[in-house]
Amino acid sequence: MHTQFASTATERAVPRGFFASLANESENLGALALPGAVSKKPPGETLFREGDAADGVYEVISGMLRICKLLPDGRRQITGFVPAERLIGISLGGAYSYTAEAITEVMVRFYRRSALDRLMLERPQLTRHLLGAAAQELHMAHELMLMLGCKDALEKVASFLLLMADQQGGEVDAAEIHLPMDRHDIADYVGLTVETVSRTFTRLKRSKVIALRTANCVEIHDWDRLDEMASR
Amino acid sequence: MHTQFASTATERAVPRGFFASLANESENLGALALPGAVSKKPPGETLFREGDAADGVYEVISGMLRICKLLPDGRRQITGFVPAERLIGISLGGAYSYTAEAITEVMVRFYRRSALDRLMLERPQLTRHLLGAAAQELHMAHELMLMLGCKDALEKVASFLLLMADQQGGEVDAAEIHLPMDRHDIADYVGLTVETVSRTFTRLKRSKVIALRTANCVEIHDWDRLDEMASR
DNA sequence: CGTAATCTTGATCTGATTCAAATGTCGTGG
DNA sequence: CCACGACATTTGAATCAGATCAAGATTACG
Repeated sequence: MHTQFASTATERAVPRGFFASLANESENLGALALPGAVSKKPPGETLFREGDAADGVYEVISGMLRICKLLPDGRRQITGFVPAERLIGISLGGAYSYTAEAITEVMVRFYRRSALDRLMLERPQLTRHLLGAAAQELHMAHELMLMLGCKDALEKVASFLLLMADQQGGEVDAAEIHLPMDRHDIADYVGLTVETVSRTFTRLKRSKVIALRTANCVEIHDWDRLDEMASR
Repeated sequence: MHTQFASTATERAVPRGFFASLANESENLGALALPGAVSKKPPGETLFREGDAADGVYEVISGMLRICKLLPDGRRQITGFVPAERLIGISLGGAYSYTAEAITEVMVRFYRRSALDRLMLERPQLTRHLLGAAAQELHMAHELMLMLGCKDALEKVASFLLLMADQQGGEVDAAEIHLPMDRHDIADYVGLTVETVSRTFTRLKRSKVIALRTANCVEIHDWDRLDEMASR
């Protein structure tokens, strides 16, 4: 009943060379070269909430997560979108400091805290790897802070699009970006309202810098101008 | 000529049990229980700039640093204020991703990257320690992103004051907070203009929640109300 | 198809910025 | 010791970017 077998999951996102030997609901070696339980989360599901006991680290295999912080009255800041191959939940300290939710259907591999703690002593390289992941997360956080604190609506949306572009367009500047998240998520990421995000998309369309195939599929026509607009 | 001997430095901030045996310009064991070169930086001096080769990690012994990100046109986001006992410059990746500058006169201990890399293999605990520092930094970054993206001017300034309070008031709620940074720094931290920050201080004064001894010394009179105002 | 979301557009309002000036603070030299 | 000047902070008035409120338009889905 609960365990469903993947067939749609593999099409969603582009996991790079990870799927070679995936036996879905069993144990497997991931980026950490460690055994970890693989599971599938439907869109909207919460992996963990801010404040929950931080009992492990997740690696995203496919799909995309959003990382959120909430104020008591419900206002939300999305502090990151997590694509395949990234780790989240590194916390050192008893509790997660943010919430993680699936945007698309997501495959994740879970590494138990207890196992990691034990293994970190034996394999220094593992700790190094985690430190690297944390440093990367920190770098992205700094970029986002710069955006939230300094940039105006146009700059924010342009920056967001460029981020999404190089997050998925490891290939060519294929010029066609898929946005798995809805406008509300985008708004809460860049610190604007849905309406302003929408208006800004329209502005970019009118100036021929982008085109919208659908609401979730952006064609970038003028990379240079988009780059200027982002003020990086 | 260049090497000055401390006498004013020790009064500045409150290093907790760190100064027991400090022979200023020589090598010493710090929080990492490692040898590292100690040096003194005058207010305003840059430790390193975003983009510089990241050749090591600094530990603040006394005083306070600011961490900045800049846009090409000069707009600035301060992503953190670094008090004594904290590490900065963990970067894994060849370059620092932010700039670090002294706000007050600062004593720092420097750990060379090469030395750390070597030692991390021998002493797993060291890597763990660095991971812990990174995790803490990340936690603070998340709080700041929430503030920048969601909060209004009053909430931002209230949050800022509470942060400063528990950053230094390890003791009692002594109610007297010293702000080593100027209004411009505060503004660039909370994502407002100097004028708005000043107006907000005035607002807090008028409502008797705080009082200003001087521009850099805040007395907190009503912790509960300040806490509500911060919307945490 | 029709109904409910999501997304877009429009009109108005408001909190924060901008520009400008006054006040306050501190160090320096007369 | 006090006057002066440089700089930081505060205050005021006008403006504006983005939020809010309110409909439409589009899309997804049963």
